Amino acid sequence: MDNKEFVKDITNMDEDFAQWYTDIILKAELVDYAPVKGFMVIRPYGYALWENIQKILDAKFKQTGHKNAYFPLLIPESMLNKEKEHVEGFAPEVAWVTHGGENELAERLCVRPTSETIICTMYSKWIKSHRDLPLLINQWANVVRWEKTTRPFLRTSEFLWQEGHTLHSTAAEAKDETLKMHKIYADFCKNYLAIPVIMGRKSEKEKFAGAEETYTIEALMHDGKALQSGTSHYFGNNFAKAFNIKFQNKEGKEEFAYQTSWGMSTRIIGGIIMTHGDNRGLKLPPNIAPTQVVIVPIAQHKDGVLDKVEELKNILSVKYRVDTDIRDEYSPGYKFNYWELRGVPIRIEMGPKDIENGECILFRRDILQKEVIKIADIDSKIEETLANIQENMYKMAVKNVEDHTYVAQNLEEYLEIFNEKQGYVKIMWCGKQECEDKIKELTSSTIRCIPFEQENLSEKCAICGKMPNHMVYTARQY
RNA sequence: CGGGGUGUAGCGCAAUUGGUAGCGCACGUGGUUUGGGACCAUGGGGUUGCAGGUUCAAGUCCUGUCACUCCGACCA
Repeated sequence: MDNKEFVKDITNMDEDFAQWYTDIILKAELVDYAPVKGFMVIRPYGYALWENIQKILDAKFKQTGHKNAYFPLLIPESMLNKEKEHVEGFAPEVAWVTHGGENELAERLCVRPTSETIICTMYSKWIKSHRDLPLLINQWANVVRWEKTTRPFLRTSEFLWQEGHTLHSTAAEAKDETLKMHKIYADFCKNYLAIPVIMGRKSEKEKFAGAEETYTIEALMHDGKALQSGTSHYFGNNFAKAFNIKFQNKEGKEEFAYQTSWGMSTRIIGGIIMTHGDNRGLKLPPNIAPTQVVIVPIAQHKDGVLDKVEELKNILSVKYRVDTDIRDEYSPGYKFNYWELRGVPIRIEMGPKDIENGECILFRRDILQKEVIKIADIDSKIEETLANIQENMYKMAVKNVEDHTYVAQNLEEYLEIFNEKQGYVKIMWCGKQECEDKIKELTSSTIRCIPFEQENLSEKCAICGKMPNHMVYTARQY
């Protein structure tokens, strides 16, 4: 088994990563293109991934005191216009509803690009007293942003996400909340998706429209480009002032509430694909895989094979997500490739000889290796192997980040790196937008984040040579 | 929104000078197979992206338009 072995119908990822990505998502049946440009159909296998993401994140949100609600899809234009920076940030990509049936509306309605404005409007009605705070609400929803260039999962005109919107009586509490959710996203990526992320803050230029602070988790894809994978924003009372969200404090005085919002979207599925996939297709981390174990019978027409497969499935289904492939029209070899393309972590092969010996073959998708195991040991073996795959996939992803992380002391070194490589380039930065703009102009890379874990690389901004105040990660991005 | 590329069956492609649109894979049916993409037989599937135009005749020539895609600018 060799990973370089020719795989039918899939473009080699090292030759054309973009085409590889397209091949994978279509052939693994995650999505299909919709009739309207920029929109995608999420097919059952892709949606199952999203459902697993939802299930895990939703539980984390609830554990931390949040409740789900649902706000409307359409927002009156006047409402969107209340916060100046926010509307300037989103206006260019808003879709508008102008007619109800045959009649033109008196005020046009925007299809939500994000829900801050409608939620703030409602919050201002609901909040009277410090006793109403904190207000911790999340919604699972779709939003629409009319994008010019789109790619399934990574940038689509409509995407699914969750958006948390919370109100607090103090700035400190709201800041804590922002960081708490930021950490939940990072832990989720690490522990479930096996994606290592850089945790940090966005620069002024890159932060969310209307926010005081934006925190981001940045993930590095196989091709060395960065993907913003989850954000949390601290709004201070910018929106509270624009939407008049006030409460009476313990002293009886009126105060503006402090606010946060945070979100993770279907984009992260693109992140899973591009972090772990290989030339055989998808490679899904066990903790998120819709199917963790697939059982493929060999010579399934022979007596007892299908019975044994069914029996094994029933045993394993108690603890794992298990599928069997008993399609009569395909050969075992076809099925092996089929499930590898779909990224199922473990495959069990079982034929008459194995059954006779009380054995079966366990195949690991992550390292493409087969092992003979005793059926009697299968439960503990699967548990151990799934954990092992999860851990190994994280390690491989970490290694990819390490292999694609560079340091530049000055502009010359910086340009040299981006001339031939893709990845994170760590630099010292003076904090001025002028320098930020310059690297973007020259290399199309941007400051991805100002990481919490700072390092002192030198005493000079890599761009202008002045006193630096931050070490930052830069990269080209999706 | 600027620059390039591509549109012929689900996918990949072919069609000579403008002259009856074809091949492989996939798909339907019957059978034989089954430890890394099986085989035989047989069958179905097309307003050549769309709209105009030139011509006796257009997949092919002309104009427009749409979609996809890559590279920039803009963004989760």
